[in-house]
Amino acid sequence: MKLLYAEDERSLSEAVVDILTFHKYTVDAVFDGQDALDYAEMGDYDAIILDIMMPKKNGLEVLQALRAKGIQTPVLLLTAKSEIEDRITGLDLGADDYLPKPFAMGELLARIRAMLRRRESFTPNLLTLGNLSLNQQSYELTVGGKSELLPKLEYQILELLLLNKGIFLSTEDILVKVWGYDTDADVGVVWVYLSYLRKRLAGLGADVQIKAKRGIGYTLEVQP
Amino acid sequence: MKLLYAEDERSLSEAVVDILTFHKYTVDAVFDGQDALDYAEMGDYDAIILDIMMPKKNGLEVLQALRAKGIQTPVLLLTAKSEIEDRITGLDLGADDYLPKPFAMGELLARIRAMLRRRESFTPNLLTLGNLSLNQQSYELTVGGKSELLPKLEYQILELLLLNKGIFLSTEDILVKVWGYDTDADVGVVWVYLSYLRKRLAGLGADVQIKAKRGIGYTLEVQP
DNA sequence: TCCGGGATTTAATGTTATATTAAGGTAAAG
DNA sequence: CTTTACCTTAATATAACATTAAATCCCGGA
Repeated sequence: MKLLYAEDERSLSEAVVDILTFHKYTVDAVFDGQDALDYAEMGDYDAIILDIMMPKKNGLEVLQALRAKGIQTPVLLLTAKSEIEDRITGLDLGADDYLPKPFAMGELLARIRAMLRRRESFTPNLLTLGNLSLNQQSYELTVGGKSELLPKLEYQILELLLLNKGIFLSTEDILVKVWGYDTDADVGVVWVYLSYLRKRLAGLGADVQIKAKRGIGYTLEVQP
Repeated sequence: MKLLYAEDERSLSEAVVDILTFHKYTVDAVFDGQDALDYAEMGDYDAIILDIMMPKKNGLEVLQALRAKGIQTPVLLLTAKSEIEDRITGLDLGADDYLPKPFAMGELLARIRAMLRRRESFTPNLLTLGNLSLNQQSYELTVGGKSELLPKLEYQILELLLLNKGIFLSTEDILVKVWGYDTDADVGVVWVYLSYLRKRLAGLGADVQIKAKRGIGYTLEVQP
């Protein structure tokens, strides 16, 4: 577990880092708000601990900037001022928890654990082959950095092919699985969608192709 | 974290226990109200999940008996009946939360976490994404400094979307979760409320949008 | 009890992504 | 060389979605 800890008071920082390290966390320590922001954007941390009072940018500003950039890493705010105002503001800005100073190390550890636990539940369901991956929850097809949200039928066909790697599926197979057993659609429509998919894969620069075998069917093939 | 789970439908129980176990909870499963009560009195659980419809004693009776004995363990009620009556009764009897069946595992996990968190600290129960936060206790939606108290249906839809970040929910999903599986309302009403929510989010200057994908559903998306 | 106003639903109308159709091409098998 | 399975594109149709306004419900106060 990798944490970012932003705290300008050196002696406190040192002590906390020691203890966190002892508890098997990997910790990066920074000492002002600007560094905190830069580090947070770069490294992928499992959680971020932000002091509110810091030079250059305060913790709330850092938090706001992070959320504005869509970075959803859990954040625990620390502050010496136990005033309710900060607390409200922090939580409104998207902090996950809040701990007033001075705090006991046990309490800090408990909050970090709680925060990490809370986030663990997202497990995207990905189908991958070659350099492409298909998210079964978001319907997103990703190749390299680029993503596209697939229309339903394209998604269903691609999913079907990915679930049957190495197996040839006939147009009838695809028609039945995607359009349903009792459809009256023509096989031509399958060809149309395979064509769309091929164009899309090429456009994204995928190293995966839809390979056809006359009279047998289709399968995905990774390019060398 | 140790949970007690009372549910008479074996296949559901088994599945839920598996997932909870996977998420590091220790789970005791019982299959009727009497057992639920006996176990709850003995073991010290961090939370109890009670189905309402159960043999011997129903969930509401178990809850009432527990509170009568001064046992304050947090209780989450489950029920197939989407009727408001049960909800009121349950909350009056001292339930901490309520989840109508059928539910997504993500929702159940979120509610359990919320319940546990509520006990361990007085952190308000906030769902956040981008620059918005939704208070699950007060129904307040906050963006920047501004807050608005949401009408019930708008609140429920937004909560549902926030509990299912990254997942597309179809209009039918939303209809079933919010209006109940036995509603005779038309999907049009979902569109209307999504429209209201969009207008409200825009009015508050949220950087979160409700994104629609034809034939698939809706999800929240943070603007860059 | 009736009334007023917010909450919810219905209805009517507009918009557009995407599913389907149609038609004209290519190339593999025999 | 012919057949036919396969491929692609473009035009069209359709149902899903979006918005607004008007109608109805429902609840608390007078």
